[in-house]
Amino acid sequence: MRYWLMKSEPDTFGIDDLASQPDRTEPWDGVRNYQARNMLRDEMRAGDQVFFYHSNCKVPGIVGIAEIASEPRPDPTAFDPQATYFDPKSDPQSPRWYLVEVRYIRHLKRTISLAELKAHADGALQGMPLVRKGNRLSIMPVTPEQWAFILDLE
DNA sequence: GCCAACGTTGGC
DNA sequence: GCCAACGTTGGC
Repeated sequence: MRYWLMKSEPDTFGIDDLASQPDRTEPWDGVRNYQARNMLRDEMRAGDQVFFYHSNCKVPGIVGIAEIASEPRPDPTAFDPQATYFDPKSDPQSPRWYLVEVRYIRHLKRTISLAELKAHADGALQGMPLVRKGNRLSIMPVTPEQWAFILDLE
């Protein structure tokens, strides 16, 4: 079982939105970055644990915990000309983009802000892409040690 | 709203 | 294959 961090903009789809879905589960479509795609497609498996991160908002940070609720499968929005994330170059015979389903588990008792996490950038969270300058990965791996450390901050 | 950092595209 | 131009991300 692996650990991940996944970003979402609360104005678009925040953790409260996830918690209010049927079965508290949502297909994580729209990933259009190859690095994120590769991790999602090749390494994510049902049962993996996820830090749910709010980006592009007043207090960016980790706000909750979710889990991967399906195996990876082709992202159908890439084939839909009406969809925001339509990609004419994604061929259904050889899909370019994938998704997994994500299920809400719980909110953290408090938001663990990016600022707080960055305070450990040279310590326990050294090497974590999130705390590195200019990071834009929307999906990133979290080591078991980092996972435990961050949960201890809660 | 600004802008640094980064990924992608396309001309050559 | 290089790299300038462009678009996007996302913190501040």
